[in-house]
Amino acid sequence: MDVTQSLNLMIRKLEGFHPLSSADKDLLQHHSRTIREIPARQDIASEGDRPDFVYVMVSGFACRYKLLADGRRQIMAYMVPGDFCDFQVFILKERDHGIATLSNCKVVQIPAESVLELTERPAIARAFWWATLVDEATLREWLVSIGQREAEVRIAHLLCEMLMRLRAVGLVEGNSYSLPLTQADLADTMGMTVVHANRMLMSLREKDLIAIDGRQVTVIDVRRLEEFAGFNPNYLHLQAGSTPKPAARQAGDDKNPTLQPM
Amino acid sequence: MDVTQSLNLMIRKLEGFHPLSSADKDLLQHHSRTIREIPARQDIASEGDRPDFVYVMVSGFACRYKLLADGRRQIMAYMVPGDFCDFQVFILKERDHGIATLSNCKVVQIPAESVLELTERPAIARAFWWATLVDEATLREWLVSIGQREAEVRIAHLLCEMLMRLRAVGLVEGNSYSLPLTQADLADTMGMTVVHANRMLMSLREKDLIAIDGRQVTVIDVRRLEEFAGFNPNYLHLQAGSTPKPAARQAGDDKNPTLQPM
DNA sequence: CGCTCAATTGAATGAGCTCAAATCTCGTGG
DNA sequence: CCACGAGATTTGAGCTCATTCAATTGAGCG
Repeated sequence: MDVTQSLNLMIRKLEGFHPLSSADKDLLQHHSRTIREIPARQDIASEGDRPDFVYVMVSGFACRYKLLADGRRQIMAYMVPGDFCDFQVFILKERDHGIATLSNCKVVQIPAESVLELTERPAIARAFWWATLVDEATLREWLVSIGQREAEVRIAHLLCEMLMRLRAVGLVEGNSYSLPLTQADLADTMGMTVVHANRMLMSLREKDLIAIDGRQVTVIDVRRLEEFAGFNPNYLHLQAGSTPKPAARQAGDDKNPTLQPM
Repeated sequence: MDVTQSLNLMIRKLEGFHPLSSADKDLLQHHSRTIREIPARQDIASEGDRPDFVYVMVSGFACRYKLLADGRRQIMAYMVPGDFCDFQVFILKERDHGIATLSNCKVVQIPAESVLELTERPAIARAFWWATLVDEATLREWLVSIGQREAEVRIAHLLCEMLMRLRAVGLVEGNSYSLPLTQADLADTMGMTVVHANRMLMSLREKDLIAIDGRQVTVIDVRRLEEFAGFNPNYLHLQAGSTPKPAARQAGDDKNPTLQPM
């Protein structure tokens, strides 16, 4: 995985909203030198940590999550290549949630001070802010899903979302993408039991809406799946018609041999 | 309701994060001249609108919501005095959700261009960004609630949250506050049926955790309610010890005679 | 004083949960 | 190369929380 290329992914994403000058872009590149590799199923940042860094995904899948006292877990977001992990840095003495890898990941690590310096530039500040707003819009749609949609539809909706998001970063080939989640992860995302998640997934397969082979998800009929899910991609705020040239590789970039996927 | 005072509420909130110069504050005041009064149960901004304005709550309660094709509604946030309604302005050609009043409201209306101008100043831009992040943190906690907590606990948690948020803007007296919601609103917020919301509310009353008189909620034993709800206020990012002097009036500021409350 | 909308209550149904066990996959050690 | 073990998926059965449908009560307005 080429780091420069992945950074371009992030910058391209930001530029989708607001044009950046070469100086701005150079500054972003300059502050993005530190790369970290993190194995699957490990915290990038834990609840309770002092948030000293912002992370940008280069490869792999990560998630934002909270644990309750009784051990239940809610996953609140997935982060895929090109995504910022979080900007909590600016408000918290202590993180109110954890960020963990789902597959092996590479991330760019940017110190808090660098982010502060970057936000001195209005164009960059606005681009960051925009990225935050898109995250929030996605979060809202998840709330709608969990609050109102029934279990099977909810999963279908998520699979539609991931199709669009991964396509936007060149990680979809022929309506097929790598989704390195266990069914337990999926269940904790959707606010349901593993058992129920499994049955709903089964049902979607029986309906011939999707196929699953290992960690690879194939959407058999995009239109029908979107119809079934009541999916409207407006909340993702992807630029219309910005189908990027094939970039990078699959999301589950690195080998991840001990994890048995869906 | 004194407009200047309410603006101070907003500015005080922003300053809680990041100090603002007098020039910054003057600029904020300058762009906040237009006040709108909106009756209860009416859209401030509708899904599909072009987002030309940002609104700041002066008095009353409003909510952010989405409607599904089958008519179901999910309320995704409550906005109380001092809160921004949204910054969608910067990413959307078209709003992806509606904002509606729950009680009669007064709001400051700020044109998009003004917000752009304001964000030229790094301190203001960061303060706005911070406000966005706090909204997002609250949204995350709601997702956790709907995804993981059982119905009764979920409602208790919300009542704890409103107690803290309203206390922060001086709208709580003796653990009692005005919550101008119908049980149907509450149900659509919590992702449950009106019938079930009613029964859970009943159960909380039978447990002597809360009392409800009209639209007035009284928390009988804060510690016990928080314990029951598993409430941890960290996600609200309120400044420790910033108990403001009694400001403004009750949230349901204006008379709202046609609405029968909980 | 009747109308409308909100709150409350009852009864039957159902989506999703719990508990439990079987099967499958894949990496590891012998 | 094969057997084993850990973790993931799949399946079954019974139960419960929450829903649906329906009706009643209550409050405030015209």
